[in-house]
Amino acid sequence: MTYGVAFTALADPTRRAVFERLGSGPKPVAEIARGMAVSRPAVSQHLKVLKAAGLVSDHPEGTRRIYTIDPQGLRALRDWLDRFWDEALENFRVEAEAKTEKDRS
Amino acid sequence: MTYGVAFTALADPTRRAVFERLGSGPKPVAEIARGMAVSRPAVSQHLKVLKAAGLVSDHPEGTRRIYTIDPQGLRALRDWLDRFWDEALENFRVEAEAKTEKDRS
DNA sequence: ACTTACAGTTAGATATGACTTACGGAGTTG
DNA sequence: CAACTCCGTAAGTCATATCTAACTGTAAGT
Repeated sequence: MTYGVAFTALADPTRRAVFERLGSGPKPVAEIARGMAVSRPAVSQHLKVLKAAGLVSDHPEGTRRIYTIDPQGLRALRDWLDRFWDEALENFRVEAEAKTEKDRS
Repeated sequence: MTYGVAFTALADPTRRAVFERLGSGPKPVAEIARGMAVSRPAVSQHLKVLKAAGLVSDHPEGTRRIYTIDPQGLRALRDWLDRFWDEALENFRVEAEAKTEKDRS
């Protein structure tokens, strides 16, 4: 059930952009917001959502807060995904077979 | 970039419920909507979004349309996820190391 | 042909969510 | 302690998405 917040969090393009910026390593808020289309407070709000989803974690460092990608949220997504992956392939295979069978008749 | 629509599609709880109902195999719309909190037209709208995201595919069967999970959309999500997975673990490891290092001092 | 079953579409109301501006708090430096 | 930096929060506005209700279209049965 916890994968729900993760999907919701990563649905917004701006929020995905925030998350993806952490792909190159931990960063303070100001550096994340640098050059983005939205204001810094907006980035803070997005980080709050990402944190609630377990996608990022933070720790203070002087007057700044350093944000890092958290495996926890990604793990939830990955587990959910795996539940459907094999099944999706199986469905696809059966579908394709039924189609070629039909073409033959 | 195509993983964006997939995330957006799976963000809505109702839409995820629709998608997950296809986990037990292909189904017509009426059967998907059976016992759900929303109306059948709502389910149709959700299926439309899921189809646009490449998460489901459909084919007519008499007066009914059978929907099936499509691996395509899941593939996009999986690829995106893998780009961050290893990195997240590495960041987490470094973070944990820095923490224990700090505790020792 | 008429009726019934099943599903997609449209229009409109409502709700949810993202953004900016302004402010407050916590830490650091002089 | 005063000024400065960095960041989170609150209030308010605006846009977008979801829902229901009514309608249309299509296929099958009588």
